[in-house]
Amino acid sequence: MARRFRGKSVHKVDAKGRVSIPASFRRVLEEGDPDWRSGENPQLVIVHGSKEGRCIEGYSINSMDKLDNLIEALPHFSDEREYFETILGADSDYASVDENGRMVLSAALRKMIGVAKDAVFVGKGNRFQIWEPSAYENELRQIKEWGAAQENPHAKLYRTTAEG
Amino acid sequence: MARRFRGKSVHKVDAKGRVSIPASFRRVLEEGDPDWRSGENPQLVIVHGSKEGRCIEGYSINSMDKLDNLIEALPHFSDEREYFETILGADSDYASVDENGRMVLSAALRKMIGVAKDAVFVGKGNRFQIWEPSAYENELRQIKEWGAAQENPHAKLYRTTAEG
DNA sequence: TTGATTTCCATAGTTTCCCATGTTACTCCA
DNA sequence: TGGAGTAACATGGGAAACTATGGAAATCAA
Repeated sequence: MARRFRGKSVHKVDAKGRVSIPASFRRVLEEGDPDWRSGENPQLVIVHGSKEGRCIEGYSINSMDKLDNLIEALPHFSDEREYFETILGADSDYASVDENGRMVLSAALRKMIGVAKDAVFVGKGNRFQIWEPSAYENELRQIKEWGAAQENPHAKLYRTTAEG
Repeated sequence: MARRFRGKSVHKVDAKGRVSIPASFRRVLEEGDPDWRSGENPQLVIVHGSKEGRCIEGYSINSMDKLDNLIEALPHFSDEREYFETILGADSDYASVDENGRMVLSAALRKMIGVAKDAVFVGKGNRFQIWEPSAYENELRQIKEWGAAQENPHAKLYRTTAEG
């Protein structure tokens, strides 16, 4: 059973851009890296093109592999495929967890998402996101407003549950 | 047929936030954790976004996995998916049952639901809830008032049963 | 060389693990 | 059937392990 990214926490970003990855996220990254061995440090993939560049997303190796396969199933040269290849291919990089459970956010990335002293890590199931705290508050408000505007946001999920 | 969370009981919360999980709930969690082996301790998922943050909900791994799979079947990057990923991803966490049948409620969680010395565990079928005792009394009263206001609160249940 | 990046060391604060104890529930048999 | 014996439960406390974070030393790149 694949463990997922869950929960939310705030971490300090130091002058070099180092920031602790939540311990529970590290467990997911370890489990999702086929090359990882106990005692070593897992790799991950970071994506900076989604959400209009307002946050950074982190995927485990396996989780990103699944997405890559989905993309490769799309028609060659389709707009849709081109889009995803850009977001998840061009606008991404490998990163690794260091000895102390941290990763480094380059100056460029920090500038892009507006991070200075603190960063919020948010679990999203198959991936996690890194936000500047107040930007995330904003994002959260919008997401909840979307939910409130729906006639019954849970209906679709429940309906499917009852059927399944 | 999967065993369900049933019943209600009050337990002490100590200074570290540790609280005993009702024994019967543990049986459900064990049965619902695919990685659980006899003699070991099951994992569970706790959700703290529902009921406007007035209580915490606990799900077995399998039970939450069903919900997660529904979410992952939604289109990537859709508003709908983003919404559910927030409710059930960002506002949740893994927890585990310890050697003595307890789980830990972090200081933040305790503060959110107002728990100090005692917590009530309430079975809700596919999940359970944790409340501050007097807050639960309040909730219970409101639920019963709703029932009393209905013309015939049981009608729908009977109708569905007859149909199914 | 010099600024940037990576590795190593240090530490305070949590969190987890292990042991202890009183209590309740259950079993079994004389 | 009425305990005695045993297992399971609820709860507490201390020790060990882990987390998050900062700084210094070493390495790298151009």
